[in-house]
Amino acid sequence: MSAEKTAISPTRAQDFPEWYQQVIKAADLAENSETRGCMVIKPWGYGIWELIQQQLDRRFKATGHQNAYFPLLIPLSYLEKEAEHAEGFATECAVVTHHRLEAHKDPVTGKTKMIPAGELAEPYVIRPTSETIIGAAFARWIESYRDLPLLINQWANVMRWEMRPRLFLRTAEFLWQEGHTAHETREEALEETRMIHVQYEEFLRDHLAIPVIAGEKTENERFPGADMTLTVEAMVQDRKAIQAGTSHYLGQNFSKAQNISFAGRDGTVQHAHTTSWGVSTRLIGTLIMAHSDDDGLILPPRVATQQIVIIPITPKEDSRQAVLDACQALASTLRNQTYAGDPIRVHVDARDLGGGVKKWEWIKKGVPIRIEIGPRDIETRKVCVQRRDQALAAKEFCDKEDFIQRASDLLDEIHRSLLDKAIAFRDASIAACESLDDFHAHWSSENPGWLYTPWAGSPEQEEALSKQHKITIRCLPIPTADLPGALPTGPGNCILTGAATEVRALWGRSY
RNA sequence: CGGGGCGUAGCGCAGUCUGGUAGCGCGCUUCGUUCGGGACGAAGAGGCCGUGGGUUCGAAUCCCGCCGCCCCGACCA
Repeated sequence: MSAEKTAISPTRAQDFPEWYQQVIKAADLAENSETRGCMVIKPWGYGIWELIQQQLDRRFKATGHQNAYFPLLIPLSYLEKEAEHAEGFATECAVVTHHRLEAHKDPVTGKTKMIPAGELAEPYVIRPTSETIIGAAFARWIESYRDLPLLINQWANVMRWEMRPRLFLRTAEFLWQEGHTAHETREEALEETRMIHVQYEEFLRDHLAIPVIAGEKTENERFPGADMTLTVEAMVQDRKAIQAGTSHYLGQNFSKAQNISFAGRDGTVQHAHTTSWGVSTRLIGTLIMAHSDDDGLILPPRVATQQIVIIPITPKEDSRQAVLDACQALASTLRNQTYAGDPIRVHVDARDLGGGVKKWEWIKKGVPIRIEIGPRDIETRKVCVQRRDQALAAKEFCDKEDFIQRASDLLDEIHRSLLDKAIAFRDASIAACESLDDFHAHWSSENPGWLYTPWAGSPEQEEALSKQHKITIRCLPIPTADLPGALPTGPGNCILTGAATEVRALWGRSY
């Protein structure tokens, strides 16, 4: 066995972007489709999304939200109502201009061509996000303060005509949830925005094993039309940042533009305060880049399509059926156990293939626990346990009954080990600096990580520095942000202007 | 939208300069030997060489148009 051989080539160190593509391919998560910029999400990848959906959805319901569904196509005029919002999305909107096709037969070649016909008087935009069309519904639905708060979420696809698509991280069409809420007061809406922000932070940490820095976006980086944008920023293994989830306080910008108004407690007509918030299939890209290694995907247990895969080892024909039966029996027993509130997901790989082939396939697919059972194990009442988060050669033969008892704890242990590893990596990759010279010097290295600095510059000054080093302010961490302990806190002097400031900014390169 | 590269079997590629009508590796199918492990042997299936036109006795190969994809940049709530 050659120690250097990795299942994925190139390795992370050799070519990180290509490694990422290869991990997706090897794990059979998704592929590029015939449609430009769009992906086909394959069962192993879609299973992850379904789990993310289920688990987030429970959190949304538990915090009082209801699901609904709004149209894919938005009348163009809706997008013209809020100027800043419209401009923010203008360059990436797909537009539907016709509603019929007519078949034309080429007299020479005999081939049939379908020609768009029936031009629409008013074009539709394929939703890049649904603030406008949901806002229009809210305007109809809300009459009195008694109708508030209105707490709606939709699971949907959206389309943004991106210049450079990348599987999961940035595709033209992607799946997401978008929450839209309307409130009586600014304070309530801000509270909602912050509450969801915390939900996202917890979800990333407790379900995806990804530590995030929670913070606020600067004016430059805000959602078009928002008064405040909160973000959770994740670091992946090339030390770049990924904006993993955002929640926006939209003030009265949309309610005034779309007339979402209500009769207040004092009898006056008032405009609602609205919010919107979302996470997308980008979370899958984030978790791939955060956890996987040179042998492929590593799935955090809670969102693993299968959590335990049992591989029957059948060296002799006469014991073959006994081994298969034992595997199925163990699977049934394990499925009656729960982990994190859900039945454990167990798969028996009974395909007629070599054991090694199967083993490598599940390694590349990132299954948290692999179990092997052979004739010898049946006699000794043991199972061979292998963990995806540990070295490939690491095996533990445990008593079968013990394993059944411990399975849930073991999954939890794997979650924690992934989280701890990600925290250690992130914390080691965030530096602090107080001077402009140090700031400039920081960005010369290949994978510079993030930089935490006192900041009091203007939006123009922020943009200039960002352009110079191809970085952005990822966020201004909020007081409760889970920052590495070693970082300085409290007042400092802005690295650019020298002005005394309480504000500290987190800078980094991003996806 | 600028700059570069590429479209040949499911995947990865050679063949293109120097036209003579398609090959390699992996994968797939069957059989056999193996197998607590990504094994090996034999046989086999699979391609109008992106597309439309042109040159030629003859085009994957030369010429022109079109389409698509990838990388770098610009852009990216």
